[in-house]
Amino acid sequence: MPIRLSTLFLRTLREDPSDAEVTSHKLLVRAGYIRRAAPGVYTWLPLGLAVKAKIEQVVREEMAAAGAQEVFFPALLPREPYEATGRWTEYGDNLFRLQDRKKADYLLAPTHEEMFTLLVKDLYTSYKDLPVCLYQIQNKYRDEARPRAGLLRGREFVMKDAYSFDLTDEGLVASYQAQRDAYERIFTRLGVDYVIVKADAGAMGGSASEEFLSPSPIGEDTFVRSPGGYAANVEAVQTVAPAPLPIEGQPAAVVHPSPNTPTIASLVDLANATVPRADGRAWTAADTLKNVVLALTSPEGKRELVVVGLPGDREVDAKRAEAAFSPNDVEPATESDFEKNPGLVKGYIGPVKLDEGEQVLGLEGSTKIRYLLDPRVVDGTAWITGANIAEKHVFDLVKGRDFNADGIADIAEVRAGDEAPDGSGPLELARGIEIGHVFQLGRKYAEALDLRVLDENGKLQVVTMGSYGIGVTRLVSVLAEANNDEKGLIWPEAVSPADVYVVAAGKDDVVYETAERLAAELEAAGKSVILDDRQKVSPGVKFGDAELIGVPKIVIVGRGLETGEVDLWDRRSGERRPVKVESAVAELL
RNA sequence: CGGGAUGUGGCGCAAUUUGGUAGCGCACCUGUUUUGGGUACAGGGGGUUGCAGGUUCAAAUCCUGUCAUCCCGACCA
Repeated sequence: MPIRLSTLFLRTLREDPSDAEVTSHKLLVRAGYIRRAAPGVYTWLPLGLAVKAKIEQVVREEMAAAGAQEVFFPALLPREPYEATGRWTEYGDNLFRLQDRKKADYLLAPTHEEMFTLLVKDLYTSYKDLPVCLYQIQNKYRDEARPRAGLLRGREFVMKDAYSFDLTDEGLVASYQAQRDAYERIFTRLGVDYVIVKADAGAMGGSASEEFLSPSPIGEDTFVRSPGGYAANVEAVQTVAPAPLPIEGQPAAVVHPSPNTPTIASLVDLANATVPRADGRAWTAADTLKNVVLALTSPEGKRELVVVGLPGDREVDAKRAEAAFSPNDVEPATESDFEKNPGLVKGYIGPVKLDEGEQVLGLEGSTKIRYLLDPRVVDGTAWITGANIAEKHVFDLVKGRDFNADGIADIAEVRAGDEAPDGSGPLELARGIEIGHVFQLGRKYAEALDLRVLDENGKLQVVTMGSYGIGVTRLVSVLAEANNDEKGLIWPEAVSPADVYVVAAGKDDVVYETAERLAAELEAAGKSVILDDRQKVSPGVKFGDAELIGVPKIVIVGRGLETGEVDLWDRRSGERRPVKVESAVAELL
């Protein structure tokens, strides 16, 4: 049966909702696909549900093709499994927690690693049962601090999450590849533009991780890509270390007074005014070594200071720092941190006190504070940096000769024009929306929840896992965002709420009878149809709604009937062409 | 959590500066009209102005508090 607009539960709006900022959000509300129920929580109307179902269908087909089997967990879960993996507390305020009448703790699942792991543990005990890949399409709940852009970041959303279970690392790689291939097919079929970027794997304790990002200016993730095909999340970009320089022949380090140089810029100005370079070029911020003090807080609440030295023309990228020091929280050191560490001379922090031959920073230094360096600070490079004495800086301090560090911290900002790690050219920065994530989890959850199977030698082996997510409801907004014009939505055929939209434009009975017949024939031929059979509604309103709702193929049944014709209207191109009524169905198949 | 803004019929807004008892458009209902680009006319229903106090003869409007929502940032497997 066609969907009839005369009875469809739908009210289109002429004006944008005032709480919507991005196009997809405005259009999905105006065209009657979704309604806001609470911040970040949406009600699905019939048209929206149809689009969501189309996406889910594509996902199901490709999951089946990849050998994954569908299950369905509750969204309401007990506390215990999440306690076992530490996530009851680690998840923090983003977890929706509640209690039953007996005051027992429950949560609304933000993700289901624990439950899948326990389910496999519940039923399987032999290597012969592996590999196995399970998935579900389920509501997830995260109490986001700031939901935004309609469906783009909700507190309740639908996610397809799949988990693979293998005995061996090679098996995991194969399972991972199968899911990754399935994702490529899914996004291609849905008509979503995407790039696969290397992602930071640290946060969840796994190894390989890649994100599927749909490039979009409203995206919340920043990624980089090069002309040669390199693509990565900014957190995952590895800075290329230059080749070391010879230490012999470098001028000796000298301490110079540098009063009133609170910023790198003022330091550079002073250096150029008072200590001109021997080679005649001017000092720049890139010649300075900035020592940033960070405070790390471990999940157990232990606080540790660390100093990171990086070129003065670069800022610390907070996201890269969080990723690099995960699972610790990272924040700038506070006044009280400095008070507790008088060895750090604020504003003039440096790795050594040159005159006294004292190593200041580093686990071996007088402060015992871990000292890490940006990868660009290689042996033989000379720097202007703090003398660790108030109002003094040291010039020509050479790495490998005058100072060393405990390790590397690659947390400086990535800038457009930086070289790609694989040498494939200069990087450009772009924004994207994360629509999928594939992840080799490894044995973290299996170990925490004791998922082990007997191998062929009768020995217990910990299973290795992968997790694979697709944001189903987020895809609705991504598709809406990428497919619209000033008139409304324009769905790709694969996700359109119907295959054909038939408009009965006129008042004569024959118009409605013909439209009904056409709709019935299309349905008989396997096409889903939305039929605008509203009488007493003017053609202008019907055309406007047709454009707003965004089915890509529209048929207008109206005045053309005088010559036995209907108009085929392509929503995307705007082109209309008359065809004979009898050939209309064939044209639309 | 920091910064900014906003709360008035279902939706979008006005009236707030200068207190006088709430109005417009859309949507909805009835009738006539119109039917290939949001027809026209007439009639109609619907709001204790986010909430709680206070000032006043009188509060959407002034004061205090509070709650909520949106935007930017922080945060975000």
